Amino acid sequence: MHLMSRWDPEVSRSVEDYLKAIYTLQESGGAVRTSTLAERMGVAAPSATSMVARLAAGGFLRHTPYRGVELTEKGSRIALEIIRHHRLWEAFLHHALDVPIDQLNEEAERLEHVLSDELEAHMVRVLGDPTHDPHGDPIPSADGTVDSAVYPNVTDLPDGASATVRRVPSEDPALLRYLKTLGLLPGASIVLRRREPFHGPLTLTADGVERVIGRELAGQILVEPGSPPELPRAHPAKQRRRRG
Amino acid sequence: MHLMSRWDPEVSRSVEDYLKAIYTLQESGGAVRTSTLAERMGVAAPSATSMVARLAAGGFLRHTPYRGVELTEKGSRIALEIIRHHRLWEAFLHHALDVPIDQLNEEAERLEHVLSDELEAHMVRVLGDPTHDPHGDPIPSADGTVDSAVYPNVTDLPDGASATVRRVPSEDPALLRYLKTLGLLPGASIVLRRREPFHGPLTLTADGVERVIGRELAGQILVEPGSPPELPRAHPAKQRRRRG
DNA sequence: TTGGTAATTTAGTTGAGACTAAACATAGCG
DNA sequence: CGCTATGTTTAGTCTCAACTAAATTACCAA
Ligand SMILES: [Mn+2]
Ligand SMILES: [Mn+2]
Ligand SMILES: [Mn+2]
Ligand SMILES: [Mn+2]
Repeated sequence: MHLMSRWDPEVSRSVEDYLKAIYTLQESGGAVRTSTLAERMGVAAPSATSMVARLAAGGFLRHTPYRGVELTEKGSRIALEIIRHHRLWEAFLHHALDVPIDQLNEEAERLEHVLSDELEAHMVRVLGDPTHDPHGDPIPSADGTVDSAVYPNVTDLPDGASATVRRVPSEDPALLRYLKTLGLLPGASIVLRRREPFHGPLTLTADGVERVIGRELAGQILVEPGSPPELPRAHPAKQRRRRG
Repeated sequence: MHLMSRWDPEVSRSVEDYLKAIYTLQESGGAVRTSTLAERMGVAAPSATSMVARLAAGGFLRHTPYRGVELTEKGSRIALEIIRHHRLWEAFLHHALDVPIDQLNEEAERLEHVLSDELEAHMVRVLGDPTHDPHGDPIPSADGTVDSAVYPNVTDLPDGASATVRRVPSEDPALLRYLKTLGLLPGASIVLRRREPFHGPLTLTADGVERVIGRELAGQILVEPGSPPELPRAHPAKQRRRRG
C-alpha cells in the first residue's frame, strides 16, 4: 500500500490547524467563510485568504471565491487525524498524569501536531482503544470514522428524569472548573428535579448532591437519558467509569 | 516578579535546537565552529552562520568571526531547559507508555519543544523527581544545574571486577536494541571476566548471563564499579558519587 | 614571506506565514 | 436599478529559516 503517503512535506503545523478549524466550522454550519476562519484562527482576513489559496492548490479544499470553502476527502482525512491526535493526547494526559480537565485542551493544542504512529499505537494500547476523550468528545478512529451520536442536553429532559452526563464543552477552562465543582462531568448521574419558570434556573442532583444551574449552562451539558443500572447498593463514589 | 520572561517570542523551535546542539558540542570540546554546528544541524554552512548572527543579536551567544561561538548564560539556560524537557519526556514515555528505549530519543526530539511548566510539574510528580533518563543521561534540574558525575567505561575495569551499568549512548537505535538483547542497559549488574589480547573482545556476565562484546562498544558503556548490594557484605558501603 | 586550501562569511534568492492598505464583489436597500 | 455597506481578495511588505554562488579570511607548508 502506501501509494499516497500522508507525509506530504507541505503539511505544516499551521496547515494542520487550519484544516482542523475548517473541519469543525463545517460541522456547525455549511460553507466556511473567510472571515469566520480568520476569526477562529486569530489572524487577519488576508492571511486566511492566502492560506486558503495554498490549501486549494494542495487539493485539501475547494474554494469558491467570495463564497466559501469546503474540505476535500484529502483535507477531511488530515483534519480527522489531527482531531484524533488531539483527543488521544487529552485522554492520555488525563489518564497518565492526572492533568486537570480544564487544562487538557490547551496542552493538546500543541501536542496534536507531534504524535507519531508509534506513539499513537502505544497510547491506544495503554488506554484500551478509547472511544471518547475526558470531555466526552468522540475520538475519530484511525480509518477516519467518527461516532456521530447526538445527545439531548439537560434542558431537553422532562422533570424528574434521570440521565448520565455524556459530553461537556471542552475549550473554556473556567467553565470546566465550574462544572467540576458541581460534579457535572461526563459519567456523572443526574436527576432533573425542577425548572423555574420564565427561563429560570434548573435544580438537579449530581451524584446525589443538589445543584442549581442556569438555563444556558444546562443547554451545553449533553446527557444520555435513563436511570443508571440500579444494581445492588453501590456507593455512588467517585469512581471513573469507562464505556464502550 | 517576572521581569525577564523566558518567553521571548524570539525563541523558536529552530533556535531551541541550535542552542541545544551548541551546548552539547561545547561540552565535548571547546569553541564550536560553524562547520561542526552546520553538520550537526544538517544544514549548509551559511545557514548556520546566519542563525549564529541572530543568536548573537539575541544575546544567546558570543561569536568571534572565523573562530567560533560560545553560549552566554542566557543561551545556556535555554539549552539546559530543552535538555531537561528532552530527558523528562524520555523518562515519562518509558514509564507511562513503555516506549522501547531505542525510540525514545526520536520522539523526545519533537516533544522537547512542547512542554509547558504545568505539564513538566505533573511529570516530575508522577516520576518522583527523576535525576536520570532511561539512557542514564542526567536530567538538569529546573534551576539549571546538571549532575556532572564522570563514570569509567567497561574497558577501564580490572579483570574480575563487578560494576553496575550507569549510562549508554542514547542516539543510535540499532545500538540500543543490541544492548537490550545483551541485557546491558542502565541498572544491569556486570562482572568483567576477561579481555582478549591485541585489542580483542571482552567477556563479561550481565545479570549472570555470559556475553562477549567488542572493545569499541565496551568503551561506550559507562559503569559504576563495585559489587551490587545483593551480595551480603561483599564490600563496605559505597558512597554516592558527588557532583561538580 | 608567500601562496594554496579549507573554512567561513557575504550576497542574493526562495517559500511559509503573517501583516496593512487598497481594490473589488455581493447583497441589501432605497 | 443603482448605491452603499460589508466582506473578500489583491498587492506589497516583513521575518524566519533554509539554499547556492561568490568573496573573504585563516592557517599551513613551501
Ligand atoms: Mn494545534
Ligand atoms: Mn476534548
Ligand atoms: Mn528538537
Ligand atoms: Mn537520553
